[in-house]
Amino acid sequence: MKYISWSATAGEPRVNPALERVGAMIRTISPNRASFGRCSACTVRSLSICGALDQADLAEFERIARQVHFATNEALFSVGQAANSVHSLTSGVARLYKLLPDGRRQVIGFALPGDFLGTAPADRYSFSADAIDSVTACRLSREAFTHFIEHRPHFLIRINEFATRELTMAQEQMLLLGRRTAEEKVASFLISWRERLAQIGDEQPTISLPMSRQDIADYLGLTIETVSRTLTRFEREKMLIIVTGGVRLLDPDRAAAMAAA
Amino acid sequence: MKYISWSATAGEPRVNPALERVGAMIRTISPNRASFGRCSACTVRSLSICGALDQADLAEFERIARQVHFATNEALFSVGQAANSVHSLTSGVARLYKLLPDGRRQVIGFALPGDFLGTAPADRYSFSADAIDSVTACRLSREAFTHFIEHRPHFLIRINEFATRELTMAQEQMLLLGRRTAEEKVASFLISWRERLAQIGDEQPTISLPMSRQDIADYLGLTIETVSRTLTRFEREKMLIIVTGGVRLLDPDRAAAMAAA
DNA sequence: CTTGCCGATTGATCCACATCAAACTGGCCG
DNA sequence: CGGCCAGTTTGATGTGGATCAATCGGCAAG
Repeated sequence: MKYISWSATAGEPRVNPALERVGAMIRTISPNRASFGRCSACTVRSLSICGALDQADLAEFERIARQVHFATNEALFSVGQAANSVHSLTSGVARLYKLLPDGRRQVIGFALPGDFLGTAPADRYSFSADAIDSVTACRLSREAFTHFIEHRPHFLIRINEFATRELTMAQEQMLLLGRRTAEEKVASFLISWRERLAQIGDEQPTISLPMSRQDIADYLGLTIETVSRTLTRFEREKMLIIVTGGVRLLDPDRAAAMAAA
Repeated sequence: MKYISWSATAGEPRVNPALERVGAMIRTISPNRASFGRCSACTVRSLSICGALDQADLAEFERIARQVHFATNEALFSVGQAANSVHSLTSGVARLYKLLPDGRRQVIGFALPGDFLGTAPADRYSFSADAIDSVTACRLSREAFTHFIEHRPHFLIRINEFATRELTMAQEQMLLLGRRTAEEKVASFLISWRERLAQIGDEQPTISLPMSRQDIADYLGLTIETVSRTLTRFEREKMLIIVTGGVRLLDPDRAAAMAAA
């Protein structure tokens, strides 16, 4: 059983992971906007790693950070590249994923505004990240970042909290991937996605789902057909309504019960 | 499809996760051994978080650490307990796992000497850990630990490296759980387990497997029967020989190829 | 040496989800 | 406004690994 999902998708480059994707870097739009007060005005600062910085630190952070933009499906970075940068998302949604040599894909997470992408151990990225919709991020060279944190214990503790939160989410996802049924997987995904959206202040009656069905399937270890069928069944059973770009939960309690069990 | 594996196993207490397992604490053997030079003589110090400590720091660490022992199947801590302690393993192997309400179990990792168990976000443990064989660990109160790290950036960086390594391993495991076949799962497990044993200096022709088939199954998102059948098939195909307490790899290249693909 | 016990193995059958294969839908461009 | 196209839904069928059910084997106690 091999659920190859990504290799067949049109437009996705089958790059050699060891190869630098310089093209993506060059295409990156980097406006020379006035940097004064950029971080002070940052809408996600309190959510992000920067929430631990005071005014002085923030000014220094601002000096070493650069704002970068990514269009839909553009890569922030790819597995195997030299891990020269760290990123802090400020808008949009990114998918983080790993591939097997034959093209099978596992989405290991979705990054939202405030999320930090820099917890990599080695000198090479161990996963790829690309923009699901239009994405903006603060990019720092790893070198500058490492130097920045070295004598700021409070910031280091903050980074550590973020890593810990990531790890806990990964452990929860292992439980989901290894032991939950398709129905439970989809329900869990909806509930936890809604929860994450709420945490960044996006609390709406309809849960917005900017990622494709294929992305969801690859996140849950399912096929696109199973995700689609499960959502359709949920709709038939009046648990939710499928709308363009998301779902509206009619019976959140039932969904939560499915997600828990 | 519900692969309940643990609830039926004899002897495993179906404790309320929210309930403190005071009994386990009391049963813990805590000899009043002379503490002089304990850390200096620690055989896994360079592998552990303590590898970042100089003599002075080590003396202070020793003051706040306490050595604890656990018998086979004894709990180091359980999900839902107040997360009052952190642990650094010094000998033995522990299984880390999460349960669903109906008893389905996911082993999220195996901890080896040198591994640090303290990367928890909240005030409660988000997973359980218990001894597979006889386990020894250094236990610190979370309070003392937090205070200890606060003004030691080098140590904090070390902790962060450990968390990052854990996270990377978790991401690799998500790929395995979501997208690999049973055969690939078992081969990957053998290869990566061998690698980890080698890293702690246990390099032997036979890979020692102190955990049960059930533990392996719950780690790989399979049933015990599938693990057993797959290993038997590997043996029939002369890739390995099953011996008591482990396996001997006859064709490591073939196993590695299976693990990679 | 015999018995009991517990984990591991082996065999037969089943089923949840994958795979294969159309149709459908909604946004976009000419 | 119509026709394309990428993503999604729906239907029919296949199968990898789960489930159910013995049996085996190593070891510890008697």
